[in-house]
Amino acid sequence: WCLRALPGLEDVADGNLLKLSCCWFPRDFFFEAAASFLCCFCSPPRIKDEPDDDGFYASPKEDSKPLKRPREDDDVKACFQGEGNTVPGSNRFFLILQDSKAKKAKSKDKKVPEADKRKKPKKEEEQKWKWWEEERYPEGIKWKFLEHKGPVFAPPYEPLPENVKFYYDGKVMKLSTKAEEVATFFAKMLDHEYTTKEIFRKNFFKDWRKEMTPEEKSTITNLSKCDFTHMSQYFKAQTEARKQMSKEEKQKIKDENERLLKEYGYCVMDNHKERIANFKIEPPGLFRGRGNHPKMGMLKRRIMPEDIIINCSKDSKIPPPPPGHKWKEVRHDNKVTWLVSWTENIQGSIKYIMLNPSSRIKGEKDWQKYETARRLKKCVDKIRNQYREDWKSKEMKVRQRAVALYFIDKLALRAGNEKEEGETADTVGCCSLRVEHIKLHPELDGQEYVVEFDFLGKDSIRYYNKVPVEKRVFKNLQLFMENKQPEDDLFDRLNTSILNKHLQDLMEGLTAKVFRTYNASITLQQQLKELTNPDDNIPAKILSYNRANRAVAILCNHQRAPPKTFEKSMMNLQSKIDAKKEQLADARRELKSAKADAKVRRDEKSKKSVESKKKAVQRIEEQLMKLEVQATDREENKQIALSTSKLNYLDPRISVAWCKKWGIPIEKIYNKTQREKFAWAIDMAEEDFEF
DNA sequence: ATACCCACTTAGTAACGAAGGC
DNA sequence: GCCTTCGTTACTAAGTGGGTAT
Repeated sequence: WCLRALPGLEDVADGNLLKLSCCWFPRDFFFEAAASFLCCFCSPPRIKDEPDDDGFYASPKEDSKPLKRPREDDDVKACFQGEGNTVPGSNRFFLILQDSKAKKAKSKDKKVPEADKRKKPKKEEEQKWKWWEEERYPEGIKWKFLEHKGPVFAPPYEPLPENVKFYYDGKVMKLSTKAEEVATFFAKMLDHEYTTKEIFRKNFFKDWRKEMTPEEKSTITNLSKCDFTHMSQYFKAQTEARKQMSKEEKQKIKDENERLLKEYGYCVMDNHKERIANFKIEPPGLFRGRGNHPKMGMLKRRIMPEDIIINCSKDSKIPPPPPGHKWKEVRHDNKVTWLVSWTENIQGSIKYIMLNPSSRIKGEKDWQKYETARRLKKCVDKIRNQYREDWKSKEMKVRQRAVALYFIDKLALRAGNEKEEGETADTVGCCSLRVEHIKLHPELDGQEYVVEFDFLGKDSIRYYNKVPVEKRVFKNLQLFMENKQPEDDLFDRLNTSILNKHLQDLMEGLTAKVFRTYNASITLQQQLKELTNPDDNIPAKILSYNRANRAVAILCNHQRAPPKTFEKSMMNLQSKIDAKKEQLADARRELKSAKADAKVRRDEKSKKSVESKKKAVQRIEEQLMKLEVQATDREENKQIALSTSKLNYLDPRISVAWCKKWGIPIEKIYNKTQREKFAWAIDMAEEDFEF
């Protein structure tokens, strides 16, 4: 697959090809460059596991080459300067070749000591591919080569054992396989509150009946007469049994999952092995949706190979459909990033299999997103002045646009696309706000011109906020609400498309959501500056970081349900703190007596004892502080989710720079997954990075 | 102008599993 | 060694926004 991925190599004569595992490589190419690009693969098992009998792998000459290809070479670097720098016609491969040739010339005679190259962790570190140091593709082209194994389908339905019964109207009833499968979906949810909801039950029953045989259909006419409890108990027992499994059995399952991941969890995109985010097809089940969803309880049907569109390179090994099946379509569209797609039956929307956030294709986009936000920083003052002017416009449309933009900017509201009624839960964003969602208070709690927002946003998360606004905004809102019903649109002359078209005129690439990114990132940067106390120790600094992060999460209204065990775990922590306090008091007492003792005795031994007691006190003090910090952090975090903003809104370079500046290990801020996603930022941001 | 389709990002929660306490 | 706790990962719903057809 590597060779096929390399444009411009078709003319290589057979005699110059080398076979590696199942692939052919041009001999020169391999020796000169293969090592340097293959080492970019996360795990090159074929190379390691199946050394070819050509003996190249063991060749001391090749072995002594540095695995990492140098990045500093000018010829390479020159091609990678700046954002959006694309060099049509050139390609990554040739850069790799050039690069490694240049390196070879320089280091031809240098032998790397045997011990060095076997250092495992270092090697793995070096294997990471730095895509951010390479040129970008021209706009629109997402890849040149793509090969993958296709999706993993949900396991087929396994009928219940004979002794697990379903009862209708008090009588045992044997269900057909299809009807039984859908019944099990319901049975598994029995403990959830929503199985009691009218809409859920109605939708479920309607869809379930579609799966029944005519006989079942005529018998089962009332959901309330259905008794799933036995089935439910059976599943609970199964869960319990799974928990009780022996180590070996659990290991077996783990191994199988790993095998699946290894085989289907990766693809090859342009010379690099990349992790796939979701290679498993969503299994059938009952749709829940969030909030008050009109379609809750509907049957999410099983996806078959015949539903699946495969996207890959023409010249790649096309994944075969499961035996006896066909794909819906195989296409070769390199203007999109997805590998597999299908249409889902609840909303009729398309679902995709795409790459992991650590992949080049996602990372580049992410990076670009923050660069756009940074461009906004440069012109945000101008834009703000502009919309303030527009509040006075004689055109209604312009005024509405300006007020909406003010909300988006000031409150970090989402754009608010219209949605089809009856298809989704009733939620709104800025442009789709209705009169009923705001209240105007000329005066409230000693403040003038307060707007009270109360509406359900994305995921039916409530947005509640009382905001003092400028008089002009207030007067405009009064105007917009005149002669309207509560259910009428607040901004009746505005939608996201109009707004975004306007934004596009103000700055290239500007859309409503850029404001969220910009305001989130700038808030983090400013809060970090404000909150970080240079004299604090590391845990205290991290608390400051979390507080800065929290300010952003609050701005973006990222909420979470308080963890079920919150109160309990808080109490546990408090008792730990109390215990630590006592311990500290004890240690202090001991120190005091040791001091007194030393004063009397004046010998080395007692002096030493004082020292060690002092240290002990210090240690305990530190531990106590750590616990207290933890408690504060947790309390303040009760209903706020930090992860969303961290993952999607905060330019990672701000955090990386902050870590570097204060000597905080990056691991304290980003876990492993996050470090993988933000590898580009961790690598490139210096202490002095300014958003 | 509007509806609709498509691709891609953003979102919260459930399930899982490692670490730490008893 | 078992149990609890808590962070991580998997999952998939629900947004945004661009493009195109009507």
